[in-house]
Amino acid sequence: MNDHAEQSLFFKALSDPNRIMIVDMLSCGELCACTILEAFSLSQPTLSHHMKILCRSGLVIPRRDGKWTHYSLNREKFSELISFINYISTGAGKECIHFDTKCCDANVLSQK
Amino acid sequence: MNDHAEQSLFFKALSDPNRIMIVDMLSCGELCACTILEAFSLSQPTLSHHMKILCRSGLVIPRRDGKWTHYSLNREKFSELISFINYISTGAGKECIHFDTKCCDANVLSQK
DNA sequence: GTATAATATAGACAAGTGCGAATATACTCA
DNA sequence: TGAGTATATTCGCACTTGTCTATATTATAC
Repeated sequence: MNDHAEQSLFFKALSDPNRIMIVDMLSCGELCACTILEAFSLSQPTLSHHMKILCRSGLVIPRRDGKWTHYSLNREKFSELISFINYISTGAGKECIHFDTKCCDANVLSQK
Repeated sequence: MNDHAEQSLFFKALSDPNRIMIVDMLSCGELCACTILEAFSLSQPTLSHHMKILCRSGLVIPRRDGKWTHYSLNREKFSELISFINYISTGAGKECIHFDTKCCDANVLSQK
């Protein structure tokens, strides 16, 4: 996969302030859905929806326990995410092909 | 600001595969819009739209130079982003208040 | 089994997003 | 000034997203 579709799921998952807060809560340890729900003024189905998106991205892992569902962070995925951000935001280890500069850069140079 | 609205802009900006690719390209250095455009099969207005979202988040900085616009990464913001992800995904330095566990955790414990 | 509790799914709706075509703006050069 | 070039904005469209209400599923307890 080269179009970063998988990684974009990480970012999509964290692109909502409520979901950021949920991750923040989970960083202290595993929590069950009802505990998370209490901290927000969201309906239960809406929270369930948010949890599904977080789980789909792989950043959060669900654990069924009787009639309860407990959620926890997938630390590995967060490491992956940070590595990925480092990769795309620094030239480190890249070929850094000189993109064709015919349109403008060449002109800029020729002006000097 | 406590609702992470600002940080969610970082994630929104990177939640599109095309924008991830653009950041990847910019990691090798400043590029002008026309050079980026050549690398994608997008219309010029659509690219302009993506660049606006990237700039709005603060991750990318535009620089006008005559009729050209050059874009570069804002390394500081990427550091901020990584720090933020570390913050929300680890308990480090947090109070880690024990959330009210009345609904389920208490039951789980009482079952043991 | 039936009632209750925790969570998930379905459906609807407003708001937001990605996209291109058309147009506008801003700059350069003759 | 006027033509040409680089980029931005506007607008319309299909699709996605965040939210709710209503309902279904799954597990527990009597």
